[in-house]
Amino acid sequence: MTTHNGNDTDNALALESQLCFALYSTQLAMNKLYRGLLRELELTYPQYLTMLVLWQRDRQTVSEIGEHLYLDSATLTPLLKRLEAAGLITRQRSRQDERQVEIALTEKGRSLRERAKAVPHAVGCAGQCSPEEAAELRDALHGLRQRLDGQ
Amino acid sequence: MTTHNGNDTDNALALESQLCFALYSTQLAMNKLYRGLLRELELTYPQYLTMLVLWQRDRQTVSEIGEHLYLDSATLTPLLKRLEAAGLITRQRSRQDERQVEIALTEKGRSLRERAKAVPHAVGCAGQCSPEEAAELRDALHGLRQRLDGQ
DNA sequence: GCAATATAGATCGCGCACGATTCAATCGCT
DNA sequence: AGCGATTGAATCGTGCGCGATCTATATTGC
Repeated sequence: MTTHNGNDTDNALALESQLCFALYSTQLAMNKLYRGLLRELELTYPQYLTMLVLWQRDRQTVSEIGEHLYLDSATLTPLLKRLEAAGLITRQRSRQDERQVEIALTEKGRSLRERAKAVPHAVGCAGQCSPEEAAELRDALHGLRQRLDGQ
Repeated sequence: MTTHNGNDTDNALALESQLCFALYSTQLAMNKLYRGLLRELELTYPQYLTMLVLWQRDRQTVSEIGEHLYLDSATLTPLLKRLEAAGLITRQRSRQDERQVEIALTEKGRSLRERAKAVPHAVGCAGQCSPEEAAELRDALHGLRQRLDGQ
């Protein structure tokens, strides 16, 4: 195996034994898969997630989107500017509260949803997960994330 | 729930239903946790993973490290230069094959291991996972990653 | 023995993430 | 009404990831 002395502390520092590395490397692999699938939509993976949020509910402020994605404005502002430059969304200051910026889909942004519908199925095939297996893993991860967020 | 029409394709595009988003957001949360734990070691999370690889076996080439971490030279070269600047490793061209660069720990790099031993336990506490639960999730993720890499 | 090819690593450019800071708008309190 | 505190977004700096390209060295084929 990875060590010869059987010391627990040593094993704990072994790369392959760590949950965090499994998470890290699987996320990289998933990201790579999405890169290929999203190329024809001309979206990056975080941009795709942002579009998912807006397809579920149009017209949200930057911080509302951030609450869904667990991202803050330092990440979202430049990303949203790129989506705006691509003609998928509009950004405009709210009249009620000038501190807020409202993000809304354009017609082009709404119509992209049709083309995006093929993506989840393609991912499911690539991961070769049954829906049940995927749901179980998803729920375990959401649980872990909540415990980590609580720290 | 997330939609009102019960259409499967619509549900498939719902953010929270997606395994990929669970993976993405949990990895971000894990990264954030490590940021705090690794601050006193003055390591980023990918730098810590690289040190784990070298603590397991000293003297590896850039591409050998990359095979363990699933990263290529575009990512590793600058990261290794930063570890070199921090005095934790040395980088030198192999004499047998001048194309290769051998990475070796310095004394400082080796001694950092002692201080790093506390990290896995702290992560386990934060995640509130039993070892069994963590191992199960880890193995499920490794399995998924292998299927994704096969694509 | 030498040109064609393959390999290892470095470099470049772009797009996240995010801590820290800044700035304007709004809120809360007296 | 006035003013300090809070909030929402933008900005800045650093460090990944990685596709694409480049360079130097090594290997192969003839």
